[in-house]
Amino acid sequence: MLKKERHDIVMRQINLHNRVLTSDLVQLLDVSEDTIRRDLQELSDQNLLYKVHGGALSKSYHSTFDDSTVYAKEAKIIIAKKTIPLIKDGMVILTGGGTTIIELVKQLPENLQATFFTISPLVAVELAKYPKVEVILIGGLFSKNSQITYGGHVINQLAEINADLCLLGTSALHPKDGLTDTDWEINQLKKRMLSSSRKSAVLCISEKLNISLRLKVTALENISYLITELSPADVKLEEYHVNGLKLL
Amino acid sequence: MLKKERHDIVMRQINLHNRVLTSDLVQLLDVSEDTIRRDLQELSDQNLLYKVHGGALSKSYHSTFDDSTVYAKEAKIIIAKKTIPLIKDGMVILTGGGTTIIELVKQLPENLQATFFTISPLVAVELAKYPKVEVILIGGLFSKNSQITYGGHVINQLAEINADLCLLGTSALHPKDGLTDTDWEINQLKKRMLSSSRKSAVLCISEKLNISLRLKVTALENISYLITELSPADVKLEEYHVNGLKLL
DNA sequence: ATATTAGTTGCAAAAAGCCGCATAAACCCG
DNA sequence: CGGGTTTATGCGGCTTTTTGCAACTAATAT
Repeated sequence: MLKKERHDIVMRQINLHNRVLTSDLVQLLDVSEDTIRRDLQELSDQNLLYKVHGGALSKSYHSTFDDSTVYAKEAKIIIAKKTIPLIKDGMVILTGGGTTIIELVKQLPENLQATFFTISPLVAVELAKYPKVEVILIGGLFSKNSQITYGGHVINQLAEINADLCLLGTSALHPKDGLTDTDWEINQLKKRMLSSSRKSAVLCISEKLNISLRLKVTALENISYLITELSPADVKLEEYHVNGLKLL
Repeated sequence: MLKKERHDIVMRQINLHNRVLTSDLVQLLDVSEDTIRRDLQELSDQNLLYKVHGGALSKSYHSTFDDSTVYAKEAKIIIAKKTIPLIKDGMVILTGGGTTIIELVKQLPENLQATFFTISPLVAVELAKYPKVEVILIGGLFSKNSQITYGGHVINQLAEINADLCLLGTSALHPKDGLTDTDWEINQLKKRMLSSSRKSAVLCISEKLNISLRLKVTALENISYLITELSPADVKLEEYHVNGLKLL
């Protein structure tokens, strides 16, 4: 392995995850810690990354958005890791927005080969870091609150899509009322996304369970997978064991 | 074995694998290390590959991660400030992507009331911070390099838009050749953007002046405003005083 | 506060590279 | 054709780069 190649790989990791651990790189590149440290030192000298105890950070991750403030990040990472196995090479995937989905994207395998449709610009930017992933951003009116595109134009385009899997973050989930929301437009959007997709996965941190909002998107039965940070056997999930819904 | 033959073989290996090791080439070509080194040196002098300790890398593969810390930021802020007066309440504006445009967006007046169409997710996210601005993100294939949407779908949507002003960042500008570019798709895109808009402003840091790339987007005459960080009276801009083009 | 983990510095061995020189083949030209 | 010139290649010695190890220090965690 040439030194420059290692440097490139390190930079790729950094751009992908905004951070690298020395120990991870030792495994990944199969060289001694000293070599990794020297690599990081050199890249740092070239102002390409920010070296810290234990690894290094991206110099410019403020460009997209600051993820140190992501709420319940640990839980979201657990959810992301559980979701990965659902995603396989060759699939066509439709995603919504939100920090949970972004965490998921950051955990995707490096060489995933898939097509992603998304209504979230930030998700698109994250996805673009994967060389073999095709990203299609669905355009339309841009919502200032939820940072996704919405409105008739988006719905129309969604109608033309036939995805294998739809990944949704959640505002609220309830055993009886299913997936619910507060905003009429977003509600329409989610309905359309679900029907444009063969299967669907709802990513939901546990504190959003057992909440029900004004507008119903769909019943639990119409969701394929529910992914939380809890074990499927957890008592909090007891009421969610319904037909057709697989808990992860 | 002729030298030229060796060079060809080396280049084929490079294009195939993106890398070659000196030691591999010694075996493959059955010559001394010194000869291989001289070969690589010569090919490197001709800018055909990137020489490193231990071998060489493909020039295209060798990713240029550099200046993620926005390059020539000062100049870009000056340009942004000069551009602001062109933007008035009620206008419909079409923008491209790039760091110059993002700087511009950051300098917009807080209470601007306008409609923006953009092909850049990052610009959309920035624009969303202005409460009275309506943002429409034009969707389509997402380009990993330039971080904008492109392709037929984008062109089609642009065709339906009638904007007052089109704001473009620049890859290269030349007094004779006008606005030029290297990528065919991006080229088409810019052409379409210009014709979907009544007026157009090109934002261009001075070091990109007098450079001409392979593909022509449009002549200087078809641009309404050229905005650089220089004074309009600067000698470097002498050749840009043409009919219909206003320097700022 | 102490154990653990990460980092630093200096050193040595191996690998790669560089420089000058010698040789031989190819070329040039009257 | 023949002498001078250029070009291509390999060799030997010397330098630089890269890497891992060991001893020691600094930072972090329990």
